Amino acid sequence: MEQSTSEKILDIAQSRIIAGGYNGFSYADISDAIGIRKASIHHHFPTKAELVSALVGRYTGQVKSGLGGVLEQIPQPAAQLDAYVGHWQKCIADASLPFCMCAMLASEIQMLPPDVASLVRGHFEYLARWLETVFDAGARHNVFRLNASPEAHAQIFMASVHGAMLSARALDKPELFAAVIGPQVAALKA
Amino acid sequence: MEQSTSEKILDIAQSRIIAGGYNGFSYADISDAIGIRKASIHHHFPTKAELVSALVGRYTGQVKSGLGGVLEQIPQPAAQLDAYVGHWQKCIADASLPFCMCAMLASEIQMLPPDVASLVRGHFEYLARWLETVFDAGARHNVFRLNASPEAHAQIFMASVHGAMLSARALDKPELFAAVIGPQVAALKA
DNA sequence: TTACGTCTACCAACTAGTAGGTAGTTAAAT
DNA sequence: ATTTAACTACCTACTAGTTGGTAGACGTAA
Repeated sequence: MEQSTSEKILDIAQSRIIAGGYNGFSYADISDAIGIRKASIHHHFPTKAELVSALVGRYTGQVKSGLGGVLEQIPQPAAQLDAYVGHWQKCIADASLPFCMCAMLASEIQMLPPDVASLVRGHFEYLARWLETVFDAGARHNVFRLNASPEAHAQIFMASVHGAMLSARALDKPELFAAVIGPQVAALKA
Repeated sequence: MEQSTSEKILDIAQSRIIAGGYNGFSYADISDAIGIRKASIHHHFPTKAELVSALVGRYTGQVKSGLGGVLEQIPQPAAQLDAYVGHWQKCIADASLPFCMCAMLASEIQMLPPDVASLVRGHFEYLARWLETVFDAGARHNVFRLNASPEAHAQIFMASVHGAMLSARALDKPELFAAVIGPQVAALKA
């Protein structure tokens, strides 16, 4: 349960970035939220760019171990995809993580510090490759019927997921995520 | 060619918002860009919230007349959809409007001034309804094969479009938009 | 005259970031 | 065993620059 100060800083920063993007939070916000002085945050993360780089690094690390674990622990491609979709469905439904932090940052990628931008780009590349391997395996085992390459399906699916998150947020209807992604998954399993 | 100062202000604000969102621009930015003092911008738009409200109002007005015109001038639902998709494909390819401003703002909707937030929400609702009418007409004329309700397809398609924009931006590959949306359109026309 | 658009000059609040100090911990050297 | 040194985490106090926003003057065109 014991959480280090720098972890707390990253947690707050993450929730603020998910709500308002890179320019949507300040050192003062974090300071207020965890009851520490602004200067102390600079002790842990000298600059804002370094703070967000560390945060995106932590995030992508969690994603990689999470999705890597799915591949290891779940043999069936269809169930792997369900695990991925189910994770987001749960996060959005209970509002614990109502938006992908990297998707948020990607929308402002043009004005992000270069280090952050390339980490965000890396996340998109990793996720696309992960989906590609799942679709490829599924097609080979005849559990997915693809009408295009696994790579193309991966890009299409990733876009649907991010778009569904956005619609759910814009229209303030969390259930819209499942309504959009469900049919998408069903069509693949045909 | 003569453009009013307030139109110039809105133009600059729009390009800045598309790049970095609501917090991604300031009165000083606009001031520098069009060679006018900050205080003069406040004369046209007293507060930032009013400026962005006016901007989103202008944007949604353009969208409504544009999409309304498509329905009037193009009888075939398939061609109507092509017109919509083609518009974005061109905007993204030539980088003239590489992202939907309302999609950008929707991602930060939680921290937007309430007036702006509801205008953004309205845009999502309008676009979903427009797509729904196109899909409904297409299904009735047997040019679209839908495996769910027109409303569901509208939400799915809208999400794909926004997600495709995001992927194209994140991976810095404008051609990804067409690569994601093309198959989506093709599948409908089956 | 009146109204408009623009200006200079200002404001308080906030931004990221720095300088320098204090207290407590750890690890070696005496 | 005790002193020394380095390190960590935090603090107060500050800086220079930016933020959105205001007050009031100026010239110009109707």
